[in-house]
Amino acid sequence: MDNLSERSKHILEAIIEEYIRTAEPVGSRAISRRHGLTLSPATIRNVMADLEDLDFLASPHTSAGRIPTDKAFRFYVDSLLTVGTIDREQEELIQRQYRLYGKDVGEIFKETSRILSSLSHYMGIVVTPRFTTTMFRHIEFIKLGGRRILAILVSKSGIVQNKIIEADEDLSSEDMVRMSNYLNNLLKGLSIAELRSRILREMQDEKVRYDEMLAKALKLSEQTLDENGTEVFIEGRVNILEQPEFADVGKMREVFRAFEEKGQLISLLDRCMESEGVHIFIGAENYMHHLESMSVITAPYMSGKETVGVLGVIGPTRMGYDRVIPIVDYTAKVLSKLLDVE
Amino acid sequence: MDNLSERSKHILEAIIEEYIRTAEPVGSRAISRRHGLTLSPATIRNVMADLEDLDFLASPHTSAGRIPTDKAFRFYVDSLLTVGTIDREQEELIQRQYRLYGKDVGEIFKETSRILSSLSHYMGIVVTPRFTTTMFRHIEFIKLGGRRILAILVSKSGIVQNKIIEADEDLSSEDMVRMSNYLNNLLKGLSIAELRSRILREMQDEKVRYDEMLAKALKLSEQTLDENGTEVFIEGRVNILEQPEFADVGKMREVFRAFEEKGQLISLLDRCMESEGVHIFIGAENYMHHLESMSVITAPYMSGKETVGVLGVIGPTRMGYDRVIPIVDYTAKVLSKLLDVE
DNA sequence: GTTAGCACTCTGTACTCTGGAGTGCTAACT
DNA sequence: AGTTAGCACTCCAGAGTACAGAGTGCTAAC
Repeated sequence: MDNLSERSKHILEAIIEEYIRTAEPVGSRAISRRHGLTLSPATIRNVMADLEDLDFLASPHTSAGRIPTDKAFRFYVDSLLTVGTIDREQEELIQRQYRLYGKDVGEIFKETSRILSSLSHYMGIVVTPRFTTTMFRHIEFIKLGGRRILAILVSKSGIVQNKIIEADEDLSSEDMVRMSNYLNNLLKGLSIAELRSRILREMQDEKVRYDEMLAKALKLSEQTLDENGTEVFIEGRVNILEQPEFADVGKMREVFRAFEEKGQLISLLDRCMESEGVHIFIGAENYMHHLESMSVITAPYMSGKETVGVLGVIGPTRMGYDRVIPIVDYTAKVLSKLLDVE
Repeated sequence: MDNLSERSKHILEAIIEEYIRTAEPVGSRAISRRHGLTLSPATIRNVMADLEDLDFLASPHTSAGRIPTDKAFRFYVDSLLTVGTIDREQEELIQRQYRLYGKDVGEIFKETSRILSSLSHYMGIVVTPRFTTTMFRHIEFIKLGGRRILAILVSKSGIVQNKIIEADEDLSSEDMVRMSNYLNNLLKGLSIAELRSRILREMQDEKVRYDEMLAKALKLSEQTLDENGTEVFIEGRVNILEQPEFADVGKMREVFRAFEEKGQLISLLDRCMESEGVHIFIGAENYMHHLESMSVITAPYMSGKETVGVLGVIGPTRMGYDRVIPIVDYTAKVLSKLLDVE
């Protein structure tokens, strides 16, 4: 696969970079003129013909220039690209953006998504932690009207989830407070998943049968934990409208449709959680047929020592990988630090 | 203004309805044929010419049909339109959609926005309550690392807000619990705004100087309340892509841009909070120049007896007012009921 | 192995032409 | 006086044609 001559690689790189710049089929003359290579257009044409045979280039029609294929981008990212480090300037921008912020902790994810989009000029995407994997810090029950109870669950990193549950019987506010205390002492420092199995175990325990209060508390907390979806934040949709490849409304619609089905998106991003570092999906590699002409760059982020979620950037295949990769990488690190429990 | 003959009104109505259906300039023949009026195209042309003089109609060019102006839509909405009641079917759909939902209470607003968008086929919009006007139910401080404290504020209707604050000194978890209890007893049943002024008053009180704990608690809660933005949820952007008037990407972009500036949008919707019932802004009436070709239908919603926020639908001026108005109206009522503290 | 030259191909744009839809006006009709 | 039929006129959208520009592939020369 890698048996390209040095010169071919150079030319391929030049074509890809030109295409990234212009979003238009690249002709042999443009390459011969603009890039340092002192070769005539004719020579370059020969090389281009070879590259086309190898499926690195495609021509929309006989007399247009050539367009790099997904395969070419993949090769570019794997072998040709030298990823820079992030700008000092951008680094500060990110820091400032986060600092400015001091309100609802849940907002942190939306903010992250916004940061990614505004720095990359594409779309920013953040998948929030599955609550089950996060560490548990605090639980609280608050009586609303009738039998409705508001359960509030706080993770170690300060993320708050809440949920309305229905109790089987009428409980007083005081009961509620006592139950909260009970549970907090019992369950401190477990992950939500552990918490859950612990609760189920306790419920079967002999002692609990006689401790009515604890039994009720456990029952409520079981309800609270029973299902906790992840959320996906996507910001910067406007940026995509800017891209010439989506000048046509039909394609636009395709892309927007793709985001309606968050399930697919989540499962794509889930795959990145397993290993560290930046992942790149080019074109059809993302297995979402609505997103065939787009690339996704992702990185997992952690809370403490555990990977809890994924963030990234979605843009056209023709995106500025060298520029975006460090942004995604750095943002993931900053977010991880924010979620760390010192 | 209203000195149109009955016949003119009928014709204007017919033109508007035809235009809503087709999104295309309406010709005299179409009206003469399709609508019950037994008049020849020529007669209708005469009337149309009059209506054009009165600024109710405009023609894009000599030999196209006519398009209703904003003024015409305003007249239509005020004088011609008979608003139906909501479908039994849709009513159930809304109920079901809300019931299905039992997770994070904050999600209720996003869900509402989604309901509005999917029923109207335009965009749904919800402005969340300014927290200051809502009734307060519960406050809770939780110690994170170091001096960082997570403050959780629960409103009467079960909406949870949280915020990280920084304490001046190191406080133990036990202190935190005691402080929470203190405050909850002291402040039960006040609105956030009242709460705030109460706290400030207490802080100046002699007694408090000696009660160190209470002083600290008040200080923390003051920090917690100091600023609380509203959020805007917009769902169903894809629906707008379906509309023929936005087939052109340039216009599309305009609209999407408008939503980036949430400030403008909020101030528009704020104006609706003052009075009850459905408000309608047609075209330029919304004072957002990016949104000139769009109409906004809004209704305030309440929590208990107090108006706390606004929801609505944004669509092209040419939208199905008769269909959308009851949807907005009914949804506001259902949401109010959900937020009511029984 | 590289390059100049040339014939060939394809697209995008400009231009023209034509049929259709719609108007405005006038004159005839009720 | 209000309504209508008829007709000339206008404008647009779409089809067809011509043409310049960009690019290729091939061949022959360097």
